[in-house]
Amino acid sequence: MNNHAKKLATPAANAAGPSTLRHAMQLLKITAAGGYQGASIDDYLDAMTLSRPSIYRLLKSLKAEDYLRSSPKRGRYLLGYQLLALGAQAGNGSGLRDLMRPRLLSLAQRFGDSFYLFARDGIYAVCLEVQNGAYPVGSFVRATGERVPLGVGQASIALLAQLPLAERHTLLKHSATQLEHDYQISIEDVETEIEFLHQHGYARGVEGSQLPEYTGLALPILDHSGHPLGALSCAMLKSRMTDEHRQAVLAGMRHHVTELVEQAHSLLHLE
Amino acid sequence: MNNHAKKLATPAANAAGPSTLRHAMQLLKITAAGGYQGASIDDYLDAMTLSRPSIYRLLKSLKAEDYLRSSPKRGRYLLGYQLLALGAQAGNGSGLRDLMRPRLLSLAQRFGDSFYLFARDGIYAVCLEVQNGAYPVGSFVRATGERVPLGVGQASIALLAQLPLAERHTLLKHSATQLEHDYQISIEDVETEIEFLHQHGYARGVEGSQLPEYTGLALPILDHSGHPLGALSCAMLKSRMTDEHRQAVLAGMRHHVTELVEQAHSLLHLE
DNA sequence: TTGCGAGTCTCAAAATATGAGACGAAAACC
DNA sequence: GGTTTTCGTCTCATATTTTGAGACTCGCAA
Repeated sequence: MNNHAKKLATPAANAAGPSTLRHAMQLLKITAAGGYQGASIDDYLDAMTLSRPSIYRLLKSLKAEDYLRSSPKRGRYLLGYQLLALGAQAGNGSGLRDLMRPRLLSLAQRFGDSFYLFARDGIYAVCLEVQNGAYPVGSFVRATGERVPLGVGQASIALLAQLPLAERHTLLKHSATQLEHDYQISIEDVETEIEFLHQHGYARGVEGSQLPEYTGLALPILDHSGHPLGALSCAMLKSRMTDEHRQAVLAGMRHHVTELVEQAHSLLHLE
Repeated sequence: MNNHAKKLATPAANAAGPSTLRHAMQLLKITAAGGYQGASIDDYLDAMTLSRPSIYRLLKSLKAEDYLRSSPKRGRYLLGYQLLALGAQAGNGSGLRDLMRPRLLSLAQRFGDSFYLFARDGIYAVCLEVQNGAYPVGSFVRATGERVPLGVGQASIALLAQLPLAERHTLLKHSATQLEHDYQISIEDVETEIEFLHQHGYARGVEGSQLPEYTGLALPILDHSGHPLGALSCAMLKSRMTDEHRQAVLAGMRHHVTELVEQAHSLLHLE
């Protein structure tokens, strides 16, 4: 009630959080949006309503902390390597990535397909680790750190299937238009695949018009108490997916997931 | 002169940059230091001189931006996946990583050894990408985003060798004690290896007492105008490093570096 | 139930970022 | 080599902002 009056008193205090922080993060986002070209002062000035001196001040601070760095091109800024270091840590929540990395390598070497570790990140599935195999493959994500909306790809199915029903429905309804529009995926198909997973224990590559030549498999990863940790996923050319190959790959994936969960369990008991 | 007086007037204004930003980044660092366990309020309170409400305010903001997230453990905080996404971008400065990733995979598959892409980051060498091969290997870095002081490992040699003499000496003198103490590496040996690279065109694994069973090779990556972009490095068991194998691996690495540079060159011309 | 720790709220005080425009420096250009 | 454009910094007054102390609520656990 009274805070309503307060919000009106301060023009730019609608969103939560210290403005300096938000500005700094906006700088990072704009820089990231520039890809490997980075961003220029004008990019920043256009995208936000800060004065030039203020932007330079923030840029200097971010550079001092190695969150940004100057591009070889004069007047352009790139993301700094501190983000890379923190990002590497961030991908290892609960130690999952470290435990999974050698397993992905082993799977990729043995089968020649590409394997992925995913985790849920809000309404997204985030790729924590990739290991490509000898056979070429197309996928929605190619590298660590990329995100796709939950619902896209077989790993998403495995993650969604672990959510409480209500949450899942809310989430899917919320993403429906994006899924349809950007990926030509209908939430009915997603629900169908989730059903398939509940019956057969694994998720299949969905038939989207986006990557028609490829397909895949995915398994959810649950800890001992049933909490979802992530998903192990695999992508391959459709022509490689014989029944025999599917059974072999699934067995390999199941094996590694089982071992992983035991490993994680014993690790937690050490602490 | 007069700013001296100003600094004295404001107690905590010695360092550069908005304090809110520094505090937020300190939070991220402390969280990162907690590894996959993350950090608790007390960790933050102990490590910095902010009041509890202030810390909570910052935590909330960072969580809202997905730079932090709550751990499954109540009261603990982990790094958020936004950092992972930004980190993935950060590692792709100049597009180098995207260009190199498939090449690392190809090398690792062909030779079975482990291959690395490094870049310089101030006084550190930062690992932009790893591709492990079929043969097990030990290395100073195991994952993307990890950093070692310049001087450690063969990739460092390749990076150092591209620096102007004066800068190199300043830098090495500055890191000397750390290199000696943490890695048992003398800067004389480093200089010797740099000399070797200048004569033979590649860097060898240094004989440190840290990883006595492993050795490696590294090549600098220079663009068309001679500016250093990074280093391609390789690690393997000493027993695998026959003369023949070394020649083969070096040839493969040289091949990929040459192709990469041409690729990068033509890419830049498109823009 | 009780207890403890996590997280939030209020307020006034004060520190801190902000903008406008001038200034300095260093490429890039001719 | 001289000139111009662009990048980056500085100053200062203003006022928006964060800050700290402590009381308060909520939720988990014994």
